[in-house]
Amino acid sequence: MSIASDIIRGHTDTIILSSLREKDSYGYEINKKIKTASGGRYELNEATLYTAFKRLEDNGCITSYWGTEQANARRKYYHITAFGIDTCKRLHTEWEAAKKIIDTLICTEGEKDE
Amino acid sequence: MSIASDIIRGHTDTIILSSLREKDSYGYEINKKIKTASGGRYELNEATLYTAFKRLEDNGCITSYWGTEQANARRKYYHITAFGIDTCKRLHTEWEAAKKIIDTLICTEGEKDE
DNA sequence: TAATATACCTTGACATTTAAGGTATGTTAT
DNA sequence: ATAACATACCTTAAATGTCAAGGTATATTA
Repeated sequence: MSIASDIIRGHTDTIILSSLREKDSYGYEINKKIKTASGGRYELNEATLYTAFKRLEDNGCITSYWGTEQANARRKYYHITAFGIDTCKRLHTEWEAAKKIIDTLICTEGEKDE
Repeated sequence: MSIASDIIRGHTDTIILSSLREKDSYGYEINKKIKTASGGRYELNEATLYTAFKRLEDNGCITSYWGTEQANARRKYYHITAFGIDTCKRLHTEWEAAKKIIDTLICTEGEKDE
């Protein structure tokens, strides 16, 4: 993984919720999607992924149900709740604000002598 | 603090190093600067700040020396090393990359029904 | 002399991530 | 047949970083 995970840390929930806003999905698929969307530069550690699902289900952001496909192993699907959508919107707003602050704090004049 | 600290988490070192690229400084001053630069929306917890100084000194990014001022309490100044500057540049590059990835992953079409 | 600002530091609890391991099914190549 | 691989889920112990809460000390101001 080429991106420092500490930078992505704190966005795990937002990334998962954003993905689920498009459609119901399951862990393996979401992680593949993240890998593809990031051009192969990032994917969630499985333990991180399943920990996040548990956290999000516990706090009411998502619900889950078992898929009925015959293909491959069984899939556990996740569905975003109304509360989850609100949470996702809030996290997105916070991200936009944080982005500005971080840019202000780390884009210094010192960067010029590069 | 109005910004979720989990979002800023992972940028503590970059923020401190960026500040030190401008000039040698000390904990209290750096934190005030962060607060001002962020429009009062963010400041580091003191424990986080001093933990970061220790971490950065341990891994060779900064060095420290005691100030000789008479005013107020004694100050411990930090100076960024050549390795620290390289690290800062690398972290900055990683931030730019991570920003794009996160924007890709959380700016979905689902956002439109807001 | 009390309050406030400056300035440093430590400790224990907490949340999240991770490496490493496990289970099971279906497909493909040998 | 069977080995290898992709799909798909899950758990545990350890590591890391942050935070609330506590502490010490100096200089200024009310």
